[in-house]
Amino acid sequence: MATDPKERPVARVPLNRERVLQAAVTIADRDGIAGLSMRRLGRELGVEAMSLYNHVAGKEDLEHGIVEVVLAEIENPRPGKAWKEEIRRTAVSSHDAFVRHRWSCSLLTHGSGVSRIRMQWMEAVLGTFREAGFSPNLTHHAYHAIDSHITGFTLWQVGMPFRTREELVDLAESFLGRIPADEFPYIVEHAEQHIAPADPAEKPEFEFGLDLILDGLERLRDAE
Amino acid sequence: MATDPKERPVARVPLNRERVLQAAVTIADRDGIAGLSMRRLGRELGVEAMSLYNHVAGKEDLEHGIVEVVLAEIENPRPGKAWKEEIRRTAVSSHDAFVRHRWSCSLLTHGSGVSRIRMQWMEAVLGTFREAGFSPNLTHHAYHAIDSHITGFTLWQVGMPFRTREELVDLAESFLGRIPADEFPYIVEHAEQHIAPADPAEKPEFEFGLDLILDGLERLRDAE
DNA sequence: CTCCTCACACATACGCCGTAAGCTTATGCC
DNA sequence: GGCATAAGCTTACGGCGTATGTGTGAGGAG
Repeated sequence: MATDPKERPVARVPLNRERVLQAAVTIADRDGIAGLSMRRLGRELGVEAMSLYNHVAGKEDLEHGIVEVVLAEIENPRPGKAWKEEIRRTAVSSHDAFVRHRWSCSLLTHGSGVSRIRMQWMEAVLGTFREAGFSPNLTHHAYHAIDSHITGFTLWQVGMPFRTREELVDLAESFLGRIPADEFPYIVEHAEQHIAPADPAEKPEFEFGLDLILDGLERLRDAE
Repeated sequence: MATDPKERPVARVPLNRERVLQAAVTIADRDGIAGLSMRRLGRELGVEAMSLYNHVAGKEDLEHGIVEVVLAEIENPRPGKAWKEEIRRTAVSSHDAFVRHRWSCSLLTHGSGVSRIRMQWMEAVLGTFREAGFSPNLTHHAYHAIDSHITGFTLWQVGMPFRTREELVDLAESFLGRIPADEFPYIVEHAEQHIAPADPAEKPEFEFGLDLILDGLERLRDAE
C-alpha cells in the first residue's frame, strides 16, 4: 500500500503562477474564453481545481493575469523616434496581439483596474504625443481616439465567425445568397467589398482607419 | 383544498416575449449583465425559470433579444439630408443608447449573427455615404471607421467604474494620490485632463474622435 | 539520521447556473 | 360539457466558482 515508485513517474514539477497563466492562455486560445474554467485548467495541469488557488487569487485574478500575458507581447512606442510611425507601430502590434489571442481584447475592456504593464503602455503612448509637440489637451483626445480604434476594430474583427480569408469568402457568399438584395443593396455591396480579392497595394482594413486618425491628429497639431 | 379565489388575486396576465425582454433589460440595467440569469428573470416575473422557455429559445436568444431592444432606441440617419450631420447624429445616438444600457455594447460585439434591425442600421449608414458621393471602397472603410469608434469609445467609457462626473473626480484624485508621479508623469497629466472642469465650449470626448474621423472622410471623398 | 514545520495538493460540499424531460392546469373552441 | 392545446410547474443533471478542512512530502534544525 506504500506508494509504488511507478505512481510517481518523475519528481513532481511544482506549479507556479507562470505555468498556471500559460496553461490558461493555451486553453483560451484553443477553446475560447468560455472554455476556460478552474476545473478544466486544473485538469490540463494534472491537478485539482482548488490547487490553483495557491497561485492565483481566483478566477478574476486569473483573467487579469492572462490579459497581462498578452499585453506583454505588445511593442511600445520608442522614445525619440518619429511619432506617427511609433504610434502606428504600437497600434498595429496591439491589434496583432489581440487577434492572436481573440479573447483578450474583450477581457481587457471588461476587467476593472489598470495593470502596471498597461500603464507603461499608456505612459509611452502619451509621452510620444507630448514629445512630438501635442498639447496636453490634444494628447488626451489623441490617446482616446487611437485606443478606441484599436479596441473597436479588433473587437469587430474577432467577433466575426471566420479566421482565414477562405472562410470569410465562403461565409460572405452564403450570406449574399440569403439576404434580400432589393431591400439591402448597400449591404450587398459592402459584403462584395469584403469578398473582393485584396489588392496587395492596399493596406489592411485596420490600418485604413488608423491612418485616417493619425493624419487628422497631425493636422490638428499643426493647427495648434 | 379547491383553489381559493384569493390565491388567484386577478386574472393571470400571460407572459409574452416582449414582457420577458423588458424585464431582462430592467434587471441588466439595474444589476449588470452578470446579474441576469434565467432564474432571477423568472423570479422578477413571478414565474419559474423554465416557463421562460415558452417565450425565448434560451439564454442566447434572450441576449439577442435585449440587444435588439437597445438597437431599437437608436436613431438611423435619414436619407436626403447632409451626410455628415446624419452620420454624426446616428453615432451620438448609438453611443447614448449603449451608455444608457451599459451591458449592451459588449453583448453586441460578442453575439454572433446580425439581426434584422442591425442590418437596417447598416444599410442606412452605408446608403448615407454612397449617396453623398463616396465610392464603394471608401464607403466600406468609412463604415468600419465609424463603427469602430462607436464601439471602442463606448466600451472604454462603460468599463470605467464611475457614472457621474463627481465619481470620476473622486476616483481620479484617489488614483493620482496612489501612482508614482515620477514614473508616470504623462498619465498624471492625462488624469488631470479628465478632472479638469469641462469647458462648456468643448464638445464631449466621444465627439472629438468622431469629428476627427468625419473630417478625414470628407477630405478623402473630396480627393477621390 | 530523526523530527518538525509548513507550503501546497487533495477531497468534500454549497449554492449558483442553463436547460432537458415530463407533468399539470387553465383557456378557448366545438 | 368535453377536449385540445398553450403555457405554466417540478424534478433532475452536469458544470461552475470557491469556502473549508485534511493529508503529505520536502527541507531545515537538532
